[in-house]
Amino acid sequence: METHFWFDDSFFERPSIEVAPDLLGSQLCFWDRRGVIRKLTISETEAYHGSDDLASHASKGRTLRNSLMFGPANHWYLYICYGVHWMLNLVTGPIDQPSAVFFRGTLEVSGPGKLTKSMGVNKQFNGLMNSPVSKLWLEKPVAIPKEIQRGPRIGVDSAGPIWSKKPYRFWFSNGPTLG
DNA sequence: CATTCGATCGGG
DNA sequence: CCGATCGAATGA
Repeated sequence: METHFWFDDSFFERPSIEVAPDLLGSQLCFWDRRGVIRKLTISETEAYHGSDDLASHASKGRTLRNSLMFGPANHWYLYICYGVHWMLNLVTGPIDQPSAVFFRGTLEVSGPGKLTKSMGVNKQFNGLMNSPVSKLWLEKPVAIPKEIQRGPRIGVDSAGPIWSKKPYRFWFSNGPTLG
């Protein structure tokens, strides 16, 4: 009988490049507007590696917005993009070594902006722990996906030729979920 | 302060 | 291809 539905903190204290593919197939859980628990199956993630990663908010050092990335792993990092869309990330790695996994899509909802909108997730979750107490949490996969694909991250051309092409996006073999 | 710029999306 | 839309970052 499997009783360990939740990940240990140590799972997220690893490099985001390891955590991002390992989260594929796991359940993104939240309470909807009516207080009903919903679970979405994560199908696409991206890894933002560290201060060296020019595509990461952390590459320019600590700021008000990105300070959570420098904190302990296993906390949500939310920020708004293009003035409209909330982007959902989970902090990974050790303290003072900023990295995160970005949630790009689930089997049910494709696209990072549509994902948070459908979940009703926004800034109010910024800095909260990945825990049922926060009403936003991850649970281990029911079935681990077999063929994981990887390729360049989306929308990071400004990171330059090296970092924009790093294969830090991961998805199921049944296809990437592009917005 | 003033200006620029997005880890996007939906509509032509 | 392009405009929406606004908080945060950057620079004067």
